[in-house]
Amino acid sequence: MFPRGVCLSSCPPGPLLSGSDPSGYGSRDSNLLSFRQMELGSSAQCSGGHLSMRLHPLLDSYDQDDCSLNNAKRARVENTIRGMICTDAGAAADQESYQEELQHAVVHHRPENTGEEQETGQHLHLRRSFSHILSDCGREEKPPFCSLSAAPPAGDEGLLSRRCRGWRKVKPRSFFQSRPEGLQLMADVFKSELSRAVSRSVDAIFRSMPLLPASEEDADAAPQAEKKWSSFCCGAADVHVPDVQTEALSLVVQRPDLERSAAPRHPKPPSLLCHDAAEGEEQRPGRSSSAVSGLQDAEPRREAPWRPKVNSRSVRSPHQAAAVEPLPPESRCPPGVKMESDGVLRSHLYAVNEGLTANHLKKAKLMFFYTRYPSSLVLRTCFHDVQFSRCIASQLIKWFSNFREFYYIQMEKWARAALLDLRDLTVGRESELFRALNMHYNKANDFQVPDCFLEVAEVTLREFYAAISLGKDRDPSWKKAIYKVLTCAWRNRLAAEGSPPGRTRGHLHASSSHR
DNA sequence: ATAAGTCCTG
DNA sequence: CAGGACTTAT
Repeated sequence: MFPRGVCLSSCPPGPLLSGSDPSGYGSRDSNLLSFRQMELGSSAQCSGGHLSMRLHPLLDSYDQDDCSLNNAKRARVENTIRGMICTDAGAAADQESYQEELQHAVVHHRPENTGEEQETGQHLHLRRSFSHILSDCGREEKPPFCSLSAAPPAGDEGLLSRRCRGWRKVKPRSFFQSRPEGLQLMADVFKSELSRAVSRSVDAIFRSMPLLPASEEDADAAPQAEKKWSSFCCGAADVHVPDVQTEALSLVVQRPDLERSAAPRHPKPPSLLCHDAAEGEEQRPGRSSSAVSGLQDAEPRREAPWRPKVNSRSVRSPHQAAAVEPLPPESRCPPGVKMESDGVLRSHLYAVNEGLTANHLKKAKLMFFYTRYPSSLVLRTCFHDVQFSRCIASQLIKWFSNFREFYYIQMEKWARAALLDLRDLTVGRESELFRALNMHYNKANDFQVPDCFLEVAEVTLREFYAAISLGKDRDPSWKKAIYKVLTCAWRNRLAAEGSPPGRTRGHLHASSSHR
């Protein structure tokens, strides 16, 4: 989900593909999602995985020959669905779970011990019904989940496009109108899989988290543990991700419990792990912070508030409890959840953050390296450890708007500089432009800026340069054309592959916006 | 009406 | 980074 460094080394060769597509509503511009897709596409089997690939990587395994692969842990899933209280760890881990799942599926593709966990009737039913519906559709009429995630980064463009091309033309609405039962089923499957992913990830956190060395004799184990942790964060073990980035990625997702347990022993090495832990993890009086106590005791923490400016509007009163659902179907801005007992809420439902924090900001900035126009869906998905509301959504959108603003200002600035020195037209890691961008989005150098971002930056820069050198900047709205170029590139490429035009508000707006 | 975008300002 | 004005699209 979150870039997670997934393809940092295999970033789209086509710079334009890196996400400039404000198509909105989480469709093609969902680079973050598509990164997942890409991973999946590169590891899942082509046949039989169509739908699941789009739905959720985890669903891929449903189509695997060896069903028993996923039979395991179903019991936990059931429990999860019934009563799991989402914790920060769980929420964050949900993201990692995609990778972990995939890794399990690909690397450890063997029947798990299913003795303790029988596949429930419900799951069987779901799966069978689901498969039935799918096969009912025929190959040419699979539900277009492609639209949910059909933004294959260029690196994997061929693979995904081949998969999507055939059924991209079907509109979800029409599909489900003709098969209303499928919609409910879909929802069930989604819910089930999401819960399962969370469950699995929480398991992973408590079972397979690397234990950092407590003493010197354990020191040798440190690199291994770090690697394991990286692996956990990034999913596939063979993903080429710089460790630094991995750590950064692990930072931006909340891992309170791990931090809590690891910090005292190993204050620095996973340099980023404990970064904000201190400020956010004040021990509450009278409470134990046992990380091992498990999910039930996983004290749903409230992250240290970001500067007042950031969360002043998003911090709610204690009356506004966190929603239990990680992704509430609908959320309103100020009116919080009215509950009878605050005490009950406090003790059970602080599952998500009440407002955006410094870590979220950092995460957003990292996201910006991959997508300039994240849709609401992407934002909601990536920040589901926050109680999502209109306010939060607006704030996130505003953040990205600000990011873009700075980005384009820099582009214009350096494009003008390139008029004097053409060497400024390239964006490398040594270039001034890069330094400026990096300073803004990655001040602490927590991340290794992906190459694809550099490529996009260079394309943008050249667009600005071309426009300026042609004197187009005399037109007050001269930037619109550039925005259009950058935001349409990906769409055009998809369209060229036969994808029907999706929602275009964002891009049209970007291109037709005044000023 | 609402969402989402840019631009401007502080 | 946030707030506001404004526009556009749904």
